[in-house]
Amino acid sequence: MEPEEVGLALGLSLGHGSSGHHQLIKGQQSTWSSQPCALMEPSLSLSLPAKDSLAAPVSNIAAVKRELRMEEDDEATDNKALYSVASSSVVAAAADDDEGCNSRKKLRLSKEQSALLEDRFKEHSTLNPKQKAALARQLNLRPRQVEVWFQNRRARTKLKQTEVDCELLKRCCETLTEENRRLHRELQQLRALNHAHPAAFFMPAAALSICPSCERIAGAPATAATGGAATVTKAGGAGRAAAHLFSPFANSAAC
DNA sequence: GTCCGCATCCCAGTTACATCA
DNA sequence: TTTGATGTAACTGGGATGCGG
Repeated sequence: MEPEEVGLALGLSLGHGSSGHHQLIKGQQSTWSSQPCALMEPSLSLSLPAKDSLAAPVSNIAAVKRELRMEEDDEATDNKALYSVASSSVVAAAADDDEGCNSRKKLRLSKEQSALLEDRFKEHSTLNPKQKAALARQLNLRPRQVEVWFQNRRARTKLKQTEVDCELLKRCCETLTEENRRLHRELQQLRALNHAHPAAFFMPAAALSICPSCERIAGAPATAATGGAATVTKAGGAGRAAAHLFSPFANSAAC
Protein backbone atom coordinates (compact mmCIF):
# COMPACT_ATOMS: atom_id res chain seq x y z
CA MET A 1 0.00 0.00 0.00
CA GLU A 2 1.34 3.39 -0.95
CA PRO A 3 1.74 5.96 1.79
CA GLU A 4 -0.95 8.03 0.14
CA GLU A 5 -3.34 5.14 0.33
CA VAL A 6 -2.56 4.59 3.96
CA GLY A 7 -3.09 8.24 4.55
CA LEU A 8 -6.36 8.15 2.73
CA ALA A 9 -7.56 5.29 4.81
CA LEU A 10 -6.52 7.05 7.97
CA GLY A 11 -7.94 10.32 6.85
CA LEU A 12 -11.29 8.82 6.11
CA SER A 13 -11.37 7.29 9.49
CA LEU A 14 -10.60 10.58 11.13
CA GLY A 15 -14.09 11.92 11.17
CA HIS A 16 -13.48 14.17 14.10
CA GLY A 17 -14.64 17.48 15.29
CA SER A 18 -17.92 19.21 14.93
CA SER A 19 -18.79 20.85 11.68
CA GLY A 20 -17.63 19.13 8.59
CA HIS A 21 -16.01 21.70 6.42
CA HIS A 22 -13.24 23.09 8.50
CA GLN A 23 -12.63 19.95 10.40
CA LEU A 24 -12.16 18.01 7.26
CA ILE A 25 -9.82 20.62 6.04
CA LYS A 26 -7.96 20.25 9.26
CA GLY A 27 -7.50 16.68 8.29
CA GLN A 28 -6.17 17.90 5.03
CA GLN A 29 -3.78 20.18 6.80
CA SER A 30 -2.21 17.23 8.43
CA THR A 31 -1.11 16.22 5.01
CA TRP A 32 1.63 18.76 5.26
CA SER A 33 2.90 17.90 8.58
CA SER A 34 5.16 15.20 9.55
CA GLN A 35 2.57 13.58 11.62
CA PRO A 36 3.18 10.77 13.99
CA CYS A 37 0.09 8.70 14.11
CA ALA A 38 -1.37 7.11 17.17
CA LEU A 39 -1.17 3.84 15.37
CA MET A 40 2.55 4.04 15.67
CA GLU A 41 4.93 4.23 18.52
CA PRO A 42 5.42 7.81 19.62
CA SER A 43 9.11 7.47 19.11
CA LEU A 44 8.57 6.46 15.55
CA SER A 45 7.76 9.69 13.91
CA LEU A 46 7.45 8.23 10.47
CA SER A 47 4.91 10.38 8.77
CA LEU A 48 2.13 9.16 6.65
CA PRO A 49 0.73 11.64 4.23
CA ALA A 50 -2.88 11.48 5.11
CA LYS A 51 -4.69 12.18 1.88
CA ASP A 52 -7.83 12.65 3.83
CA SER A 53 -8.38 15.75 1.83
CA LEU A 54 -10.16 13.48 -0.57
CA ALA A 55 -12.87 13.28 1.97
CA ALA A 56 -13.46 16.99 1.64
CA PRO A 57 -16.86 18.26 0.62
CA VAL A 58 -17.55 19.41 -2.87
CA SER A 59 -16.76 23.00 -1.98
CA ASN A 60 -13.20 21.99 -1.31
CA ILE A 61 -12.64 20.09 -4.48
CA ALA A 62 -10.62 22.90 -5.94
CA ALA A 63 -8.38 23.05 -2.93
CA VAL A 64 -8.01 19.33 -2.91
CA LYS A 65 -7.09 19.39 -6.55
CA ARG A 66 -4.61 22.09 -5.82
CA GLU A 67 -3.04 20.04 -3.12
CA LEU A 68 -2.88 17.01 -5.31
CA ARG A 69 -1.45 19.01 -8.13
CA MET A 70 1.22 20.46 -5.97
CA GLU A 71 2.14 17.14 -4.62
CA GLU A 72 2.41 15.75 -8.08
CA ASP A 73 4.31 18.85 -8.95
CA ASP A 74 7.40 17.63 -7.32
CA GLU A 75 7.01 14.12 -6.23
CA ALA A 76 10.65 13.49 -5.62
CA THR A 77 10.85 16.42 -3.32
CA ASP A 78 7.67 15.40 -1.64
CA ASN A 79 8.80 11.99 -0.71
CA LYS A 80 12.00 13.26 0.69
CA ALA A 81 10.29 16.03 2.56
CA LEU A 82 7.54 13.91 3.91
CA TYR A 83 9.84 11.44 5.45
CA SER A 84 12.72 13.59 6.34
CA VAL A 85 11.48 16.72 7.93
CA ALA A 86 14.15 15.70 10.33
CA SER A 87 16.14 18.61 9.01
CA SER A 88 13.51 20.78 10.56
CA SER A 89 12.33 20.46 14.04
CA VAL A 90 8.89 19.12 14.26
CA VAL A 91 7.84 19.35 17.79
CA ALA A 92 5.35 16.86 19.00
CA ALA A 93 1.92 18.29 19.21
CA ALA A 94 -0.12 18.33 22.29
CA ALA A 95 -2.42 15.71 21.03
CA ASP A 96 -4.92 15.62 23.77
CA ASP A 97 -7.30 13.50 21.88
CA ASP A 98 -7.14 9.80 21.99
CA GLU A 99 -6.62 9.33 18.32
CA GLY A 100 -3.60 11.55 18.05
CA CYS A 101 -3.82 11.65 14.30
CA ASN A 102 -5.86 14.74 13.78
CA SER A 103 -3.94 17.48 15.51
CA ARG A 104 -2.01 19.68 13.19
CA LYS A 105 1.73 19.60 13.66
CA LYS A 106 3.70 22.69 13.04
CA LEU A 107 6.89 22.57 11.13
CA ARG A 108 9.65 24.77 12.40
CA LEU A 109 12.10 25.60 9.73
CA SER A 110 15.71 25.15 10.63
CA LYS A 111 18.02 28.12 10.80
CA GLU A 112 19.68 27.07 7.60
CA GLN A 113 16.37 26.76 5.81
CA SER A 114 15.20 30.13 7.06
CA ALA A 115 18.47 31.76 6.12
CA LEU A 116 18.38 30.42 2.61
CA LEU A 117 14.76 31.43 2.19
CA GLU A 118 15.60 34.90 3.44
CA ASP A 119 18.45 35.12 0.97
CA ARG A 120 16.21 34.15 -1.89
CA PHE A 121 13.58 36.57 -0.72
CA LYS A 122 16.09 39.38 -0.75
CA GLU A 123 16.83 38.56 -4.36
CA HIS A 124 13.21 38.19 -5.42
CA SER A 125 10.12 38.49 -3.32
CA THR A 126 8.31 36.17 -5.68
CA LEU A 127 9.27 32.90 -7.26
CA ASN A 128 8.47 31.37 -10.59
CA PRO A 129 7.58 27.69 -10.60
CA LYS A 130 11.07 26.59 -11.54
CA GLN A 131 12.70 28.63 -8.83
CA LYS A 132 10.18 27.35 -6.37
CA ALA A 133 10.79 23.74 -7.26
CA ALA A 134 14.55 24.19 -7.18
CA LEU A 135 14.46 25.92 -3.85
CA ALA A 136 12.17 23.29 -2.45
CA ARG A 137 14.58 20.57 -3.55
CA GLN A 138 17.46 22.47 -2.07
CA LEU A 139 15.67 22.90 1.23
CA ASN A 140 14.17 19.48 1.27
CA LEU A 141 10.74 21.00 1.50
CA ARG A 142 7.62 20.83 -0.55
CA PRO A 143 7.15 23.46 -3.22
CA ARG A 144 3.94 24.35 -1.48
CA GLN A 145 5.83 25.04 1.73
CA VAL A 146 8.21 27.33 -0.10
CA GLU A 147 5.29 29.08 -1.70
CA VAL A 148 3.56 29.55 1.63
CA TRP A 149 6.74 30.81 3.20
CA PHE A 150 7.09 33.45 0.51
CA GLN A 151 3.47 34.45 0.87
CA ASN A 152 3.83 34.85 4.60
CA ARG A 153 7.11 36.65 4.19
CA ARG A 154 5.56 39.13 1.79
CA ALA A 155 2.75 39.67 4.24
CA ARG A 156 5.23 40.30 7.05
CA THR A 157 7.17 42.75 4.92
CA LYS A 158 4.02 44.59 4.04
CA LEU A 159 2.91 44.71 7.62
CA LYS A 160 6.25 46.07 8.73
CA GLN A 161 6.19 48.71 6.02
CA THR A 162 2.68 49.67 7.05
CA GLU A 163 3.86 50.11 10.60
CA VAL A 164 6.73 52.30 9.45
CA ASP A 165 4.39 54.37 7.30
CA CYS A 166 1.97 54.67 10.15
CA GLU A 167 4.67 55.90 12.47
CA LEU A 168 5.81 58.40 9.88
CA LEU A 169 2.30 59.70 9.39
CA LYS A 170 1.86 59.96 13.12
CA ARG A 171 4.96 62.09 13.47
CA CYS A 172 3.90 64.13 10.47
CA CYS A 173 0.53 64.72 12.08
CA GLU A 174 2.13 65.77 15.35
CA THR A 175 4.41 68.18 13.57
CA LEU A 176 1.56 69.67 11.61
CA THR A 177 -0.52 70.03 14.73
CA GLU A 178 2.28 71.82 16.49
CA GLU A 179 2.84 74.02 13.48
CA ASN A 180 -0.82 74.82 13.37
CA ARG A 181 -0.80 75.79 17.04
CA ARG A 182 2.21 77.99 16.49
CA LEU A 183 0.60 79.74 13.55
CA HIS A 184 -2.53 80.31 15.54
CA ARG A 185 -0.49 81.86 18.32
CA GLU A 186 1.29 84.08 15.86
CA LEU A 187 -1.96 85.12 14.34
CA GLN A 188 -3.32 86.09 17.72
CA GLN A 189 -0.16 88.02 18.49
CA LEU A 190 -0.38 89.86 15.21
CA ARG A 191 -3.97 90.74 15.81
CA ALA A 192 -3.16 91.98 19.27
CA LEU A 193 -0.21 93.90 17.92
CA ASN A 194 -2.26 95.45 15.19
CA HIS A 195 -4.82 96.48 17.72
CA ALA A 196 -2.36 97.97 20.21
CA HIS A 197 0.25 99.42 17.86
CA PRO A 198 -1.12 99.91 14.39
CA ALA A 199 2.05 101.82 13.50
CA ALA A 200 4.16 98.75 13.99
CA PHE A 201 2.98 97.46 10.66
CA PHE A 202 4.38 100.51 8.99
CA MET A 203 7.78 100.33 10.63
CA PRO A 204 10.70 100.96 8.31
CA ALA A 205 12.52 97.76 7.50
CA ALA A 206 15.64 98.97 9.24
CA ALA A 207 13.77 99.03 12.51
CA LEU A 208 13.16 95.32 12.36
CA SER A 209 15.67 92.59 12.88
CA ILE A 210 15.48 89.45 10.81
CA CYS A 211 16.40 86.17 12.33
CA PRO A 212 19.00 84.65 10.00
CA SER A 213 17.84 81.18 10.83
CA CYS A 214 14.15 81.31 10.22
CA GLU A 215 13.99 84.66 8.44
CA ARG A 216 11.21 85.81 10.68
CA ILE A 217 11.02 89.45 11.46
CA ALA A 218 11.45 90.24 15.09
CA GLY A 219 11.75 93.47 16.94
CA ALA A 220 8.17 94.47 16.94
CA PRO A 221 6.91 95.66 20.26
CA ALA A 222 6.59 92.66 22.47
CA THR A 223 3.29 91.68 23.83
CA ALA A 224 2.98 90.74 27.42
CA ALA A 225 1.89 87.26 26.55
CA THR A 226 4.77 86.24 24.35
CA GLY A 227 7.67 88.44 25.13
CA GLY A 228 8.03 89.38 21.51
CA ALA A 229 9.04 87.37 18.52
CA ALA A 230 5.94 88.27 16.68
CA THR A 231 6.37 87.16 13.15
CA VAL A 232 5.61 89.70 10.53
CA THR A 233 5.95 87.99 7.27
CA LYS A 234 7.83 89.80 4.59
CA ALA A 235 6.77 89.91 1.04
CA GLY A 236 6.26 86.31 0.17
CA GLY A 237 5.77 85.51 3.77
CA ALA A 238 2.54 83.82 2.97
CA GLY A 239 4.43 81.44 0.79
CA ARG A 240 6.87 80.77 3.57
CA ALA A 241 4.05 80.16 5.96
CA ALA A 242 2.63 77.76 3.50
CA ALA A 243 5.99 76.09 3.22
CA HIS A 244 5.95 75.72 6.95
CA LEU A 245 2.57 74.15 6.72
CA PHE A 246 3.43 71.69 4.03
CA SER A 247 6.92 70.86 5.18
CA PRO A 248 6.21 69.24 8.45
CA PHE A 249 9.78 68.20 8.94
CA ALA A 250 11.20 71.64 8.38
CA ASN A 251 12.92 72.75 11.51
CA SER A 252 10.48 75.49 12.29
CA ALA A 253 11.06 75.23 15.99
CA ALA A 254 14.64 76.44 15.68
CA CYS A 255 13.72 79.92 16.79
C1' DG B 1 -14.12 38.10 -31.40
C1' DT B 2 -16.48 36.45 -27.28
C1' DC B 3 -17.70 33.32 -23.73
C1' DC B 4 -16.76 29.68 -20.52
C1' DG B 5 -14.32 26.56 -17.65
C1' DC B 6 -10.14 25.51 -15.67
C1' DA B 7 -5.54 26.19 -13.71
C1' DT B 8 -2.56 29.06 -11.36
C1' DC B 9 -0.98 32.80 -8.62
C1' DC B 10 -1.41 36.14 -5.12
C1' DC B 11 -3.48 38.42 -1.21
C1' DA B 12 -6.06 39.28 3.14
C1' DG B 13 -7.65 37.20 6.90
C1' DT B 14 -7.71 33.34 10.00
C1' DT B 15 -6.39 29.21 12.56
C1' DA B 16 -3.50 26.35 15.14
C1' DC B 17 0.64 25.19 17.06
C1' DA B 18 5.32 26.08 19.30
C1' DT B 19 7.82 28.84 22.24
C1' DC B 20 8.84 31.97 25.78
C1' DA B 21 8.37 35.06 29.71
C1' DT C 1 3.47 24.00 36.37
C1' DT C 2 0.32 26.96 34.26
C1' DT C 3 -0.93 30.68 31.41
C1' DG C 4 -1.17 34.48 28.29
C1' DA C 5 1.38 36.69 24.55
C1' DT C 6 3.80 36.26 20.44
C1' DG C 7 5.62 34.40 16.11
C1' DT C 8 4.68 31.88 12.25
C1' DA C 9 3.44 27.71 9.28
C1' DA C 10 -0.49 26.49 7.08
C1' DC C 11 -5.12 27.17 5.62
C1' DT C 12 -9.49 29.44 3.36
C1' DG C 13 -11.82 32.13 0.18
C1' DG C 14 -11.78 35.25 -3.38
C1' DG C 15 -9.97 38.19 -7.18
C1' DA C 16 -7.03 38.48 -11.29
C1' DT C 17 -4.99 36.49 -15.22
C1' DG C 18 -3.87 33.32 -18.91
C1' DC C 19 -5.09 29.59 -21.92
C1' DG C 20 -7.58 26.28 -24.62
C1' DG C 21 -12.01 24.73 -26.39
